[in-house]
Amino acid sequence: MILSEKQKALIEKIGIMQERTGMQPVAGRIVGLLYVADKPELTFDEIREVLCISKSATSNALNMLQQLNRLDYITFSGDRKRYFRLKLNRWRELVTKEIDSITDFADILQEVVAERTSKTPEYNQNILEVADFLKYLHAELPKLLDRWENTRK
Amino acid sequence: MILSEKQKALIEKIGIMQERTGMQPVAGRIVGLLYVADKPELTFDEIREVLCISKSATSNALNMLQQLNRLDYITFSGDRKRYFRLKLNRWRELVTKEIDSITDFADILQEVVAERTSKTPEYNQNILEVADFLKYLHAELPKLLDRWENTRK
DNA sequence: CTCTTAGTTCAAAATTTACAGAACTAAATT
DNA sequence: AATTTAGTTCTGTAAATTTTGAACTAAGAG
Repeated sequence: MILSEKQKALIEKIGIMQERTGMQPVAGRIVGLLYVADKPELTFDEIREVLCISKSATSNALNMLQQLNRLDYITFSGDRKRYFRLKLNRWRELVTKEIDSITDFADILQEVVAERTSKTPEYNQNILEVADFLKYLHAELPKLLDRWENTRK
Repeated sequence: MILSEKQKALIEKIGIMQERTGMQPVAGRIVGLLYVADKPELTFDEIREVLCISKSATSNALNMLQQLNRLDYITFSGDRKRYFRLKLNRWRELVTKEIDSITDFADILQEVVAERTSKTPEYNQNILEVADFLKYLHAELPKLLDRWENTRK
């Protein structure tokens, strides 16, 4: 597999965006590669070769991305290779998971206010305001996703 | 200043959440401390002492947090100390900035599809779908913020 | 004018993380 | 049975990040 300069540039760009979500550079580039490659499914060795990375880095990153539900692979009988692909059709589940994690911070903020001195009512109120908005987001975002689905029909 | 065990635990919890957004441990703990401390404003040295960190780490983290618009400080005449505090009342601006950055990824995805082979229409369509949802989010989230503001009146 | 205070800057140490390389496993092929 | 293939796991190391400590600045106090 040979990549154009433009493809290489996009892989790096996507890679850096993914890094910002907390994944390591190699994993980010793998995601980028799967976005831009002409084939939607790539083998372990294709990935390893075009990205010039070691087998261990490839293996670790692929497994981690599967843990995160970003990837899976398909197989073909009579062929031992795995064909890795982005789980693009399942991105709604990732969105839902992100939405759910919003409550984590809201909960901590409420815990904070419960623990705080009552001598700073304005400050406490500010914190509760943030928590309230987060809860609102958590409740409303699924509806927003639904509404978007409806605009597509 | 003396902190309860509960407060210490909350600082670490908040710290770790902040780390996930890409800040260093010390900066995360400072944010946590300002959330839980009995006084909403703390001096450089109060922060340094309760968190047991060096002056340089304190200085760097405080300046970085100000860059990120998470903190500012107030002063009092006849007192050279700075009293650092969370910019809690300005969190809407941070939210707005986050919303704006959503388009970055949407734009890259459109660039990706423009560059992709046309031989994988279904795959390309999936990518465009994600991009479309991101654009939708970008357009709708400010309205959601407005609606939330209205529920508070 | 010297000393203290509040904070900054810079170099070096410590820690963490990412990655490569080699040895390994398990299945398939010869 | 030996070899090849596809991928994993483990250990060491290079690189990046975070933090410290010490020297420094600038302003106010004595």
